[in-house]
This record gives sequence, C-alpha cells and structure tokens, in this order.
Amino acid sequence: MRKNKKSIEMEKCLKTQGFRMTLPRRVILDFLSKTDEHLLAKDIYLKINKNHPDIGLTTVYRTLDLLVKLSLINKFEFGEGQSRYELTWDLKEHHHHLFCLKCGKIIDYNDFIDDEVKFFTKIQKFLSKKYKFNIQNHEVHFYGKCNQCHELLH
Amino acid sequence: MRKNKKSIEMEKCLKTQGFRMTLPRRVILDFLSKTDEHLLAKDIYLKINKNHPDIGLTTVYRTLDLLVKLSLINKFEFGEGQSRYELTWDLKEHHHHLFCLKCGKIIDYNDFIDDEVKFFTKIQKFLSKKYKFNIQNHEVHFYGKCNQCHELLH
DNA sequence: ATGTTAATGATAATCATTTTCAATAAGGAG
DNA sequence: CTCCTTATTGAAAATGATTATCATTAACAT
Ligand SMILES: [Mn+2]
Ligand SMILES: [Mn+2]
Ligand SMILES: [Zn+2]
Ligand SMILES: [Zn+2]
Repeated sequence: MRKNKKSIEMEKCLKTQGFRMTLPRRVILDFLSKTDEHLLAKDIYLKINKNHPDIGLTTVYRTLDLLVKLSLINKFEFGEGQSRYELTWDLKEHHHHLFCLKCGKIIDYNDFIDDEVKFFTKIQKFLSKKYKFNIQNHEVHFYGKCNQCHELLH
Repeated sequence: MRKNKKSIEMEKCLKTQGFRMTLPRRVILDFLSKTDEHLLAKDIYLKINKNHPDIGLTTVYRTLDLLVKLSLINKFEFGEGQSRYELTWDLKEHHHHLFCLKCGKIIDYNDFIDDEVKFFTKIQKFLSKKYKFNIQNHEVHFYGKCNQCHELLH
C-alpha cells in the first residue's frame, strides 16, 4: 500500500485527534485519497475487498462516520436511498452538484464560483439574521438528465 | 371530511390523469392540503390513523409516490435517513430550506426570491450548456442550528 | 346493475445502516 | 522489547424505512 500526500495529511489529522491508526483506516484513507468519485459505502467496501478481504462493511461504515465527523469527507444524498461520500479536498474548492435522475451520474462544478460565493455569503448573512439561524454549510443540487440519458429518449 | 379549495384542485388533477378517486386518496389529499409542514410518511399515517384506522401505511407510501409523480407534492431528504413530503403550493412560490441539525426544525424561505431567481436562471443556463445537462429542478439546503438549539449550548 | 381492473391492506421481503459482543491489536508505560 | 489498557474490529443479529406480493375490495365505464 503506497500512501500519497493527501492520505498522509489525513492520517495526521486522525492521530492528532487521538484516534488510533489501524490498517483498515489506512486502507480506506488511501483508497479515498485516490478517487474523485462520489461513492457508496458498498462501493468502497467492494473495491477494498479485493486486496483486503478481511476488512468488513461495518468497519467501512464506522470509518466513514468518523471521517465525516472530522470533516475529512462529505456525505451526500441525492434521493437514491443511500449515502454517497467524497473527499473534502483542499485542492478542489467548495463545489456543487448536477445529478442525473436517469443514470445517477454526478457532475461537480465550481464555475461561477466568484459570483456564487458572493451570492451565498450575502444570502447566508441575511438568513442568519432574519431567522436567527446559525448556518454551518449549504448544499446545492441540480437534478435532471445528463447528455447521454437525454439523447436516449430519441 | 370537509374539502378545501386546494384539495379539490388536486382531486381534479388526479381524475383528469385517469386515476380513481378513492377514500384513502381523498383523506390523504385533504390532510396534506391543510398543513404546511414537511412530514414523514409515518407522520401522515399516524395523523390520519385516528379518524381512519383502516388506511394502511402502505397506501400512504403509494399515494405519496403518486402525488410526487404528478408534481402535486415535493419529496425531500435532509440526511435523516427518511423522506419528507410537502405540498407544492401554487400559493407558496418555489422556496428553499434551512434545516436544524440538532432538532430537525425546517424553515422555508423565499426572501431574496428576485435575486435568487435571476441568479439560478443564469447559472442553470450556463451549466446546461457547459455540461450538456438537461436541468429539471434544483434544491438548496442550508444546514446549521436553529435559534433555540444554538442557545442551548449555553 | 354488472364487469373489468385499479387500488387497497395485511404480510412478508428488501436493503441500507446500526447495534452487540467477544476477540484483537494500537500505542503508552515501564 | 514486553505488558496492559482499552479503542477498534468483524461476524452476526437487529433495526427501520421502504417496497413487493397477492388475495380481496371497490371505482366507474358501460
Ligand atoms: Mn462532489
Ligand atoms: Mn418547504
Ligand atoms: Zn444520465
Ligand atoms: Zn433546532
């Protein structure tokens, strides 16, 4: 198992917060640090299972929960009835999602990011005050059909 | 069971699409038309169950699915592991949500609606073209702590 | 009033996620 | 390096929301 810069950073984060660095955690961190997909717990379990058949699905869930708590990964739902996880890059900035209702394809975007940041900063400030609401984060999802799926309907 | 204007409209929509107008559907439509909360299937089932103990949870789910398909109600998820439903008002315009991560309180807002509509129209147009994506709708969720829950942390 | 068939409700099945608990191993103390 | 404490793991069972089955019922067109 080779570790890259990102997974080493994440390991450090775990250790400094007092968590033990175990083999399953190392494997999961390493795997996550090398993909930019939005994966299901089961996806991660199956991929890892080839080289590490001893790591159980339960542990994958537990590790994902932990990483979410440490803000190292994000957890999303797109109405599929199961959660998807994605690395919280410091490389890849904050971004939003396009979700294809037909095939489940997910597109990240952060175009308009200047406009958008300005807009959301403004609106968050306004909403916080008006509704006395302490806003921690936001999600923007666009739903529709991707190129391929749209063409398929002749 | 007294019906109001909104539930009569919805009944008409069902009938014109060729669906039968049954007692359970009438009861569920009537109930939904009189609340502005974001309810779980179980919530609806339990409320209705007092006056109509013969209407089953299965039927509630089936009716909600149907109403979503007809765009009479919206289905949302806020990361709770279950879906919430809300009437699609023509009275209440398109709006977005604040969700309290502590107590689950949901706040609707449609302030900034002019700015926001303009902004989302623009961004949707851009994204559609750039990613060749046929956008049907969008959701914006702000997550954080409501007034009460924020104060509770001393 | 009658027949066709969509809709219902009780029950069982699914499926993602969580809990339990005995066995293991990380990492600090000596 | 060895020992000890206890966080972590994995197998299995439990949970909880949603869906599928299927025999029975009732909407509504004729
Ligand atoms: Mn993403
Ligand atoms: Mn709402
Ligand atoms: Zn697609
Ligand atoms: Zn709250």
